[in-house]
Amino acid sequence: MALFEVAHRVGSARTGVLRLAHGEVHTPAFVPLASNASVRGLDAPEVAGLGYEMVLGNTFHLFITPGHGRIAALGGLHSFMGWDRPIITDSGGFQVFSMGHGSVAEEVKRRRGNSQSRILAIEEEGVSFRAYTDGSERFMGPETSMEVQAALGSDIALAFDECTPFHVDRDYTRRSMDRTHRWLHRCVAWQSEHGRDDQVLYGIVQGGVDQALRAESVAAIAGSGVDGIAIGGTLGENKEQMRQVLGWSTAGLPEQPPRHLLGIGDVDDIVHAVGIGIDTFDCATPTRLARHGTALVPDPERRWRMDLTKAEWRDDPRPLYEGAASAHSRAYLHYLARGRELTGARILTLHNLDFMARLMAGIRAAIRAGEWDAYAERVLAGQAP
RNA sequence: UCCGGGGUAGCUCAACGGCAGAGCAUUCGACUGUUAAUCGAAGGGUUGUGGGUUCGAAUCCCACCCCCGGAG
Repeated sequence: MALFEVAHRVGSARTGVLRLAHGEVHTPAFVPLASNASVRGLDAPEVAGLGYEMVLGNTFHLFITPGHGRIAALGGLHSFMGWDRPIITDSGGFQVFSMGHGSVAEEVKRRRGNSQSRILAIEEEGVSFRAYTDGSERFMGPETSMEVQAALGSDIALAFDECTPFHVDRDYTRRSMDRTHRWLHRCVAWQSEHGRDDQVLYGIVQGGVDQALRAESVAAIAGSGVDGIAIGGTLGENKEQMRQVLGWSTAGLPEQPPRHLLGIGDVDDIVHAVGIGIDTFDCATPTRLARHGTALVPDPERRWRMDLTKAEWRDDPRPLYEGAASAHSRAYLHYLARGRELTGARILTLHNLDFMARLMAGIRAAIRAGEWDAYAERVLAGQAP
């Protein structure tokens, strides 16, 4: 049976199903982050209860602690975290980037120098770095990443890549991309020699913000024999550039391999990306913003965000918005957020993930019904989900 | 009433003769393949009151007012 089946399409937007070892994932889908084998604040049954069919674990974090050997001995990542649905594991490539540059926003805005970099060396063989837990020197290369992901037993493994920074020249971007492609071939080779039958492999498109390099990377990934295609790298310094880069990164892609967009999660960005044929997304913001006191709301004027720590909500008895799953008042959520109550973080995490789940369900239904364009318009106008 | 300790930012406290600070709180900003229940910035002061010594006082001296503890 095919890994991915497109059921309906409207223009480039498509809805379908991914068939993985631990079950189906209906697309387009949002994939909550469970980097450290937990969706922060929730347990697996709660995440499943929100309707999610897949979560994203992180090779790098689980390699550092508690160690893939321990997880394997305990029956694998699914068993370890009590999640019996599909899991995609990120390869650790992005952590190399963030250890050197901080977050994507910090690097693009040059907010943080890399003077505190924990990267020791990025070489052909792989990356040497210091573990954040104990400062010990560690190494990860394509084979290490694949070994760890095989031990974890995720349904989808991602090839080890370098997330090319924004502030580098074209020459570095090319060398970085070429190295990522060589690493991909090593991942594919490892997979065919040692890989498990119940795990598929996605390659990651790089190429920075350069049209020719992106096109070259797309061709290299698509021609490598991987099961799916992920789009990575920093995508530019604003949404306009991100859309341009995304266009270059999807142009000429064959329909069949499923496409994952790494790290993108703003509502308008997801709507745009679905429109050009992306199938799955992962992003830290729904859960992170929740822990920082921000709720996702259908309000384009506020970038779909309501920062409940703001004084303006202190005495507001209204719910987050008409039709929100949670009936708690803004005043209560403000109070919880200001007090940094665990309860507040949990309520908002549940809310934000519910919001994203509804958005994706709405998107799937709209494409199925042939009403994608109208639905996209309604979402962008703040009338849905 | 006496003895001792103390009154400095909204709160808890530093500074003990030389530019009055911190933490928390407050307000604002940030967060897009999570080292993040995080990070950043700003506002906020007649140092209890009055006098004195000194080039210079939150700091030393005197008086008074409040608070805490002990004794009676």
